[in-house]
Amino acid sequence: MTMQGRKATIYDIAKLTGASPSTVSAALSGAWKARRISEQKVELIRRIAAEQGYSTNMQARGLRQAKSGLVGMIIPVHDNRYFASMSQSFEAFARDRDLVPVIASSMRDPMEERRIVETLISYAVDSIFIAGATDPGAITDLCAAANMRHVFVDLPGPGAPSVISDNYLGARMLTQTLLAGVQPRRNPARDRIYFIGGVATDYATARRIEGFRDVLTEAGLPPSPEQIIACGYPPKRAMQEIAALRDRLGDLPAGLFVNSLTAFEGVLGHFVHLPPGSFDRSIIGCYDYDPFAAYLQFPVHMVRQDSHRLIEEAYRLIEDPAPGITVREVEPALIPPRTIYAGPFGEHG
Amino acid sequence: MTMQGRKATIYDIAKLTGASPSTVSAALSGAWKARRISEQKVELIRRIAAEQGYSTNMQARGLRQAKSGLVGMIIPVHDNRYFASMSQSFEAFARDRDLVPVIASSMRDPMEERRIVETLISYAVDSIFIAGATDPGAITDLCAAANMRHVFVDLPGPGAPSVISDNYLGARMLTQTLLAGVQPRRNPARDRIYFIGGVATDYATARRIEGFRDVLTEAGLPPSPEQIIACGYPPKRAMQEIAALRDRLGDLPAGLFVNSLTAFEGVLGHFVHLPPGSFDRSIIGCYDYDPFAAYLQFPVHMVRQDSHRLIEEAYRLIEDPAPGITVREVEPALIPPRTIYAGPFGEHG
DNA sequence: AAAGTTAGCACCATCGATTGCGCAAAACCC
DNA sequence: GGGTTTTGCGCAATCGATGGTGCTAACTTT
Repeated sequence: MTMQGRKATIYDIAKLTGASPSTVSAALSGAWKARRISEQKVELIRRIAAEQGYSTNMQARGLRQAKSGLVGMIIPVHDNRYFASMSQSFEAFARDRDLVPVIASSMRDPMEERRIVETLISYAVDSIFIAGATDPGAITDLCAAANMRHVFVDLPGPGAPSVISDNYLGARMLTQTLLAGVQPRRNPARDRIYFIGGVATDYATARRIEGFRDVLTEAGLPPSPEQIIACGYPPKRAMQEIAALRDRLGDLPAGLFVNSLTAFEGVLGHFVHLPPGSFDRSIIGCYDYDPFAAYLQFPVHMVRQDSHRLIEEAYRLIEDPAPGITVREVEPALIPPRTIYAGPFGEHG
Repeated sequence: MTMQGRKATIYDIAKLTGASPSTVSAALSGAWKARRISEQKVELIRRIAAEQGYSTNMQARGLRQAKSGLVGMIIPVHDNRYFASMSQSFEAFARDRDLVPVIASSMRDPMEERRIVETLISYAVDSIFIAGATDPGAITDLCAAANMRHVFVDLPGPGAPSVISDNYLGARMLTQTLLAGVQPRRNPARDRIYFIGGVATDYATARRIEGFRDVLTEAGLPPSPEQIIACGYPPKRAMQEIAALRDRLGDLPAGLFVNSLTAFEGVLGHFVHLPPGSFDRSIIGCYDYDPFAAYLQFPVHMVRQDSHRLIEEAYRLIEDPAPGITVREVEPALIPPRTIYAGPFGEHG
């Protein structure tokens, strides 16, 4: 690696090898067979290029080929087990395809989401994966105008293929488990199972509420509106709401369906102040899985969404788009309390 | 947005407005004042460009300007609270600077790490942040050859500025806390505090072991080699090792210094099989923080590394490089058991 | 009114890699 | 040996945005 100021280009290599730039390009890009470059020359060029520490300028290649070798993904936040493991899978599949992943977080802000889509389009990414879209319509419009392939994950969009978790099924499973475990206490209000967290207008939350409601209704215990507290994702709100609920009931409810890990953090923030044993007569479930949450003071039933499969299916849909607009559902799994699950990467879940 | 097949370019806008491409470029890139383009024309161009859904082709701009507007970061894994929150901060700071973050995970594989650095160089990223480098020397070599600014985070590198957590201090604090909390049981072996997890040759682990060792030595209890079990990061190994340890001792040790969240997952995986109450006479600490881990069956003392400050300092070092090679240390904080910490983004920790 | 300024913009080369086309030399064919 | 095919490679245009240079018309100055 002779190091001058600037990076070597195919023109430098051309001079050094006595070949033309186009020959160098072909030799190094792999197109040399089609261009009938002799293997000898290719060897020479490769050797010199390696010596010079040459590497393709992807901006130039991208400009010429009108694509970049990048794949974009938007997630609400990095700092969340569910989305983080989605990132991990997204990257693994990208690597398999020799693509470079660009992952940005929208903080669940529709404006930010649109800005990111525009940015990704500017960079001519191959395709865009949008997880937890807050404004799928706007995204599809932007992408359509730029002729950009995209797929929605976790929350469906009307104008593009989507891969989502079977939230209805997951909610049913979790609710059934809770229902089977409640300990009746003769107090009708306290005997109820409460649903907390999420945004009622979000597709995922709506489906989960449906599942929750249906199971309870089928059991002859149709939930009152008061039982469904969709107070958003931030822990803080959930903490306040659970405190308020406990105030109202005079105790914890018999069952609690927590709709996200972040809401669960908030619930825990409240539980911290309760004496031990406070939870013995309540059964807790959480939609989404965290290995540590699985081993708290009290048993927690969790639903693990298969983010790996979600991403896998999303790549499938992007790569050979079915006619029409597909929505594919992936089944989540119920994880019993005190279970450590090892994910697809061995190290994490 | 009139949608044809292809995206609009400055040439299209030029035709539509009767201006020249260079005028369009100047108008849209903000350089129009310096180029004395009339405000009128700029308005017109802006309007038409918006109508056409124009957006700058960043590959072309990048090629011309020899930079891309991207910043790269390498982390070991996404799916880890510590690194995920680093990603979140990295992205936030990038956004402040109008840069697009590209975050890739190396899976702690030196080869992969180098491949990623080469890729990022190919894309002409502005600078590269490397967290948890496994082969910092090779990275610095690659970057030097390409004249690429880079900074090491979390683990220092010899050839570039580094920002690291004060692992020695953190380990001292945690060890002291554990030491203060051990309940002597008259069995010398069981009364010891054990260190588990991490790789002894890793810089961070080495420093923590130093801190651990020093505190114990100062207390007149110098640790035997057997007390330090640096069995790597994957949960599985930690699970086996803790099981073996318990076999050897006939019980859990009086204190346990767990060196990472992933190792802690493994430890938990073993604890799952123990009867409740097994932990009452042990005191547990973990280097790294997780809100759920903070609220387990038993109290856990945790060390929270300030990933936000780490990244902030790293940007500082990249942006005005001090003469010579700087290593900056950021203090971690001790988080008492049962504490929910709200991070810089409100939603997570 | 001639000379000098300035405003407002267009022209064109350039960044590095790719690719359609063409051309000379070598190899092959009858 | 003349014609045909194949081999091996170079030439030059191209992708879209940028920026140095220059040119014209309007305006100012003396």
